[in-house]
Amino acid sequence: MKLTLRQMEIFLNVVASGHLTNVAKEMKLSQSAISMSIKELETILGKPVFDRINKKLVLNEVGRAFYKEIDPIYKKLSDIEYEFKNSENKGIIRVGASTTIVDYLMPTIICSYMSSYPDVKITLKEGNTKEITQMIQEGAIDVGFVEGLVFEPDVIKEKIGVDELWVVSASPKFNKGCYIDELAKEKWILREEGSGTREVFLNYIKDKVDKLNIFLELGHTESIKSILVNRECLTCISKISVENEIKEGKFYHVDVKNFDCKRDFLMIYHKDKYHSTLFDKFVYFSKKLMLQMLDTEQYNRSKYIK
Amino acid sequence: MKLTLRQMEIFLNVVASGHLTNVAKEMKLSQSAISMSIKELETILGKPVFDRINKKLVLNEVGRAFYKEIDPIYKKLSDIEYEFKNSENKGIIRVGASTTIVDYLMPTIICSYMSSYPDVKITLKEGNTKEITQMIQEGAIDVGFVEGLVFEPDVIKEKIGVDELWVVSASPKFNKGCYIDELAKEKWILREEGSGTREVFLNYIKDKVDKLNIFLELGHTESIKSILVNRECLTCISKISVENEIKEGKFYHVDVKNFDCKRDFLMIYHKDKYHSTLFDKFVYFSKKLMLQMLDTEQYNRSKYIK
DNA sequence: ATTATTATCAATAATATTGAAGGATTTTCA
DNA sequence: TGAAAATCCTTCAATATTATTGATAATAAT
Repeated sequence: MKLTLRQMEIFLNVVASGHLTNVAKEMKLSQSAISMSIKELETILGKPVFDRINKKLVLNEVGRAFYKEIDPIYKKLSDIEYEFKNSENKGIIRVGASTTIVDYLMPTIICSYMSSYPDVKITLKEGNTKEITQMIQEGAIDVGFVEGLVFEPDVIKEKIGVDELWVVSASPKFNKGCYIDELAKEKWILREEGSGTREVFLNYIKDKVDKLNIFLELGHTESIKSILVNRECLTCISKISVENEIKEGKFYHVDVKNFDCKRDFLMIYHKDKYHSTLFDKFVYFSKKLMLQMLDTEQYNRSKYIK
Repeated sequence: MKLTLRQMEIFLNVVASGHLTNVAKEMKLSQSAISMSIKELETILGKPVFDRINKKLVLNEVGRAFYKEIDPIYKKLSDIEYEFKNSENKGIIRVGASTTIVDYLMPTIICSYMSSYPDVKITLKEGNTKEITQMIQEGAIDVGFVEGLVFEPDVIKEKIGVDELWVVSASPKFNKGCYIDELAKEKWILREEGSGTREVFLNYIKDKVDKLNIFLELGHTESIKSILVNRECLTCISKISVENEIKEGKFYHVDVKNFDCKRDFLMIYHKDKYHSTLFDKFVYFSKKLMLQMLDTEQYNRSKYIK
């Protein structure tokens, strides 16, 4: 036999009022229902919690300790139930994103979102497009942000922006118009094999460039940026990862003619995903912010308007 | 509609195992019972807590937060229930005692008891015999210790020892055999009017002494003792309140011939009191300890035996 | 005596659970 | 590969269990 919440509720009310009859009225139940519920509770515990002194039920030493334990817990449970029934903004959203997005977009989104919805917690996982997609399929994350293409049928994808790859350098030497094939024999630093950024770039130039002089391959964008500083090298990376440095004059966006290398940023989620208000709000919020951040021009303009 | 513990139990099991079928087996229920229970929980909360991804039920962002809140509380409730079902020694005993007992006997009893039963809490209330008896009648305390007489029919009384009143002084001047009437004109300090100790003493000597020279009345035994020190005064108080000081030689027990002033110490409780194991243990324990403390001779002997 | 209160019991209402049927998806194996 | 089997959840009506009622008795207070 196990205690029920109902029994606890009735018990607490009886403690509060001291009379079964009052409680019965308050709870719109018959007096015998209350009496039997209390008796059942005592049977389950194996001992009385009330002394029947005169017509009153007075907590005894056991009941008193029981009350002290149960009362705060019952209240807390009620609060939780109320919160979840009434609050739209309570939950834990698990987000997954691929490398570039994790590093350069997610921090802004998460900080901004959490300040608007303090009751929502977010956990962030990193992975490449394939891994993130699989997490969606397995239900390991609620929503994913990836660069690259997704074809799985049970995964819904929404284009949330365009990722632009820029040729970047720290040296002013390249800071004049030119064509991509003229740069082929310069020293290039690229991401490692398997990286989406690398693949897209190489695929894009394969018709125009015979052989690219790749002199260094690194696993992280930040590593590339560190090496790039003060050296006469070139790289091709996502514009969002170097925007700040270019603004500061640390790097140059090399003006390569006829170079327009783009790919989509996607938001993905499972087709069977239940769209809670919470989920929808997060999706709406992050899509909006993504678009702002990815369209720099529009983003800067909106700053002035504000 | 309200959530039930059962629904939470099933919910937690489903979260743990991920499959309704497993949970149904574990809980020895049909699988449809589990399904409907979860559905009911979701209806009550107003939103799903699981995403039905493939055949699995995967917690969604709402369910995850709900789980995080409910899980520890459910465990705690289970622990409490178990504790109260199985532990004999869990409770809060409310004890009332009259002045002398509160000051000189209860501290020892409570400390000693609590070291034997760490899960039991004790609250102590002070009052005169009449007040303590009334508290018993109203169920405001579980057990009382009083000096004096109790006649109420719904209060059970057990004699637990004899209170002896001693004539005490700090001056060696009185440290020789004498009769009470010879001391009547000395300076007496007594407790205030209404005090049991005072009434018993005055009633006891009323036939032997014409007029007692009461030069000071004080509300507390400890105040009397403070005044007594280094002064040529007398008082008549409970032996247990001055035993230590007499042992230390600070006060003398004046050897008054034919002076044998006693009254009973009583333990009282309500006739309808449910005797939980806890209650019985406390009663047994404190009776034993009281007897030891009140029979000084036996008490000291027992010290040596140990 | 009358009122107020709790306890108890059988009857009944409400709720939880079952068992069978169905749908959707994955696994098995020819 | 593709059809059959297995797995797993959902739904629904039937049933078992549990909670609640209404009437009645018992007890103490006014």
